[in-house]
Amino acid sequence: MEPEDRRSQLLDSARQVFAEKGYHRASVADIIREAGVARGTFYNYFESKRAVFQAVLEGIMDDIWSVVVPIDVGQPIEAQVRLNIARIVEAVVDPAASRLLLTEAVGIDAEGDAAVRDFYARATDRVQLALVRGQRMGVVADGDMRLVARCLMGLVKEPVFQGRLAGEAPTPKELADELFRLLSGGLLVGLKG
Amino acid sequence: MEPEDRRSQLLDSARQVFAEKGYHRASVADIIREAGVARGTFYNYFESKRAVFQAVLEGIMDDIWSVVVPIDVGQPIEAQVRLNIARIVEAVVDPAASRLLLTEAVGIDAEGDAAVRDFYARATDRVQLALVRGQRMGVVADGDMRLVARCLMGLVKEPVFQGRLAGEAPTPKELADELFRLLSGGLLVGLKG
Amino acid sequence: MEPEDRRSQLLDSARQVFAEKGYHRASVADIIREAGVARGTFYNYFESKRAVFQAVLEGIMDDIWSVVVPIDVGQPIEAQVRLNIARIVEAVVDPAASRLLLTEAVGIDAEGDAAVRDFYARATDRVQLALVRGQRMGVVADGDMRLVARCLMGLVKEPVFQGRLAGEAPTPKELADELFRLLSGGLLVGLKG
Amino acid sequence: MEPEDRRSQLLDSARQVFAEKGYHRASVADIIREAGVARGTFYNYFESKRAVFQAVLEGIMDDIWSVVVPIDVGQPIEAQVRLNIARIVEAVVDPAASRLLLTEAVGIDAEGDAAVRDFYARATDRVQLALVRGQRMGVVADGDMRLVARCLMGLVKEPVFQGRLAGEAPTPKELADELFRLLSGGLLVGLKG
DNA sequence: GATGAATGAGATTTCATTCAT
DNA sequence: GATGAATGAAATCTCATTCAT
Repeated sequence: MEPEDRRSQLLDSARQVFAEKGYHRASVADIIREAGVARGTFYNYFESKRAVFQAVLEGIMDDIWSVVVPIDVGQPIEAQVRLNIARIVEAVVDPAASRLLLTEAVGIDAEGDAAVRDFYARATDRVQLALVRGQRMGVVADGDMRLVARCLMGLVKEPVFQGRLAGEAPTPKELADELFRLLSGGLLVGLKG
Repeated sequence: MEPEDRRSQLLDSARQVFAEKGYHRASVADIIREAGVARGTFYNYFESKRAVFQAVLEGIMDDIWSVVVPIDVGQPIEAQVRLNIARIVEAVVDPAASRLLLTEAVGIDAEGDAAVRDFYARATDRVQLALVRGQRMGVVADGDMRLVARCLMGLVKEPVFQGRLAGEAPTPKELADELFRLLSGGLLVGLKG
Repeated sequence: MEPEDRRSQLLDSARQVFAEKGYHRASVADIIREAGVARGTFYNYFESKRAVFQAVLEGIMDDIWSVVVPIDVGQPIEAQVRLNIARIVEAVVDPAASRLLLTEAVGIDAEGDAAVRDFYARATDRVQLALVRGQRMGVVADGDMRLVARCLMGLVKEPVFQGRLAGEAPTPKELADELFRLLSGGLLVGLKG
Repeated sequence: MEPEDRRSQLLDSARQVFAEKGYHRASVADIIREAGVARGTFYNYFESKRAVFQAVLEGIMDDIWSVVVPIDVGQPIEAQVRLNIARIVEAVVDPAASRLLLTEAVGIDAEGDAAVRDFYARATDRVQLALVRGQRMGVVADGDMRLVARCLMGLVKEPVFQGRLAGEAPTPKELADELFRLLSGGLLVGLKG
């Protein structure tokens, strides 16, 4: 098997295992069992359990961002915003892997925390950038956009997280509608104009 | 030392250690070193590491709720809402301990997860109740109040959590103001009346 | 309470606890809970867990021997032998305490083993003495009486022990009758034919 | 080293250590020191200390039964019975391991007790079966064969056990001869006279 | 004499990582 | 590149015993 394929295969297995059990309860044994390879093979492709987790984390981030479509000012804005919200929610809710990871990542070790820090720093940057762009379009209200960016992430994360815990995850549509309602009243202005 | 005092002392030490390191990186050795007692003493007061964590969790929940003051309809409402937001933020932001725990608790074991589930179920109930009460007062807009309750918790948790990660925690006032602004535009209506 | 009474009380509690759980699964905590005294009090009366176990062991031995009635040559012998067998069986079968102890005592520690060794040495001496006396009366056959003494003890111990394990303890009468039959007639017949 | 070999080696080491110290005084540390492997290696082959003990127990049972030769009715019976007694005694007396274990096994934990119960249940069944067969051959006297089976086991176990304790273990031949004498003629004589 | 909080050595078990084949 | 047996540091938990009050 090509090295790249092997790596992908391990990454997929790891993603699935981490999604099922979370970082701490997942073991390297779980991952290699899932992938059907020997222990040593795992360490040929990843330096450590933490390293593969970090790689999984990056994959998730890519997946989430890949669904976002830049706003086109030539088109009706509300529909585009609704669409992006719905797609982000869908990506985050995706049972495949992207779930507990968002809350599981802290407390691994110094470098692990750094990875998480990095993950959130980049995410915040991107959201903040989108908000500022929105302000220039006159679609986003005033405020500390860095703080607002973090609030927005919580707004999405928490209902998904708690829904999972309680076994009553919201459907992407429900959540997206609710979020839009919340946001359009207070954060988003002038959409009609 | 009186048993009750010793228990409190151990609880405090545990809270501090968990706050610093999170559940998994904290060891019982850390806790007893912090408390200055022998290993066995710890197990005279708590059945296990998980048990003390659960006790810490409950203490935090009590702390958070104890700061909330019920809305008095005879008084100006906006000020009271602002005050409650500020106090909750302050409690959650409290450097003493109440912080990472909110994101650290998942993935310990089945019973640990149950404790977290319970924690959030009760919290959601209380927030939802407050929202419904607010609707009756004409202060809270329409929507799925269970979902909204969870959104609200995320709105508070996430900026605090990411602020901690990034080493730039928002001041309670900053965050409370921002939250109020977000909420008063979209969620809270008719405050002027 | 008089020191002697306290000691007796602790001894009784210990005997009961050891009987229920065996030496290793019984804890000092169990004994003092049963006796309703404080930990320190226990150590005022016994040097250690092993010491109290040793004392219990001696009590059991006394109980067992106290039921044996010396053979009176002026009376019919068979009846007396039957009676002694029955009484010993009864004492050993006694649910009060004398049970598992016989098999539980080994492997505690060097001194504990010495106590058990002593226990059995004395028991063997007494049985052997009785056998030799029996030979003088012409009632006991030839053989290595030390070895025979041990065989006899096994003959009584094992059915009781295994009966307990299997939850189908023989009644004293059943066992005594069977033993008498075995001893008086032998098990193997007609081999010469 | 091949897994099977390693497992055997660990089993041997465990058997020796348990034989020397008994279950409770033996530690996993003792076993791995004896085997010359690392702690983790032990747990690659056995789930727990109790699991390895159970495996040792089963090995002993196999060893003991493997020496018994079925009686051939075409041959002189006495010699065959003598031989079987001698071989069983030899197996039980075997300094390698098969010794204390028989009395050490009770009181470990619920599952351990179950294992011992099972061990004795099977042993009793086999002895009982042999006795009944002997009755059909006209070689074994009347009686409750289940009870007798247990008595027989005690007859062998106890002299070996006490001999070990006292440091004067009987030779297999001595014991076998004495047992044969007891079984073939009985101990008590001339009572009727 | 009685109390019971405190002790700490020692036991079992886990699992990420290594490295000879 | 793949394998998987071996490693051992580190963690949790137990419980007989002590000793100040």
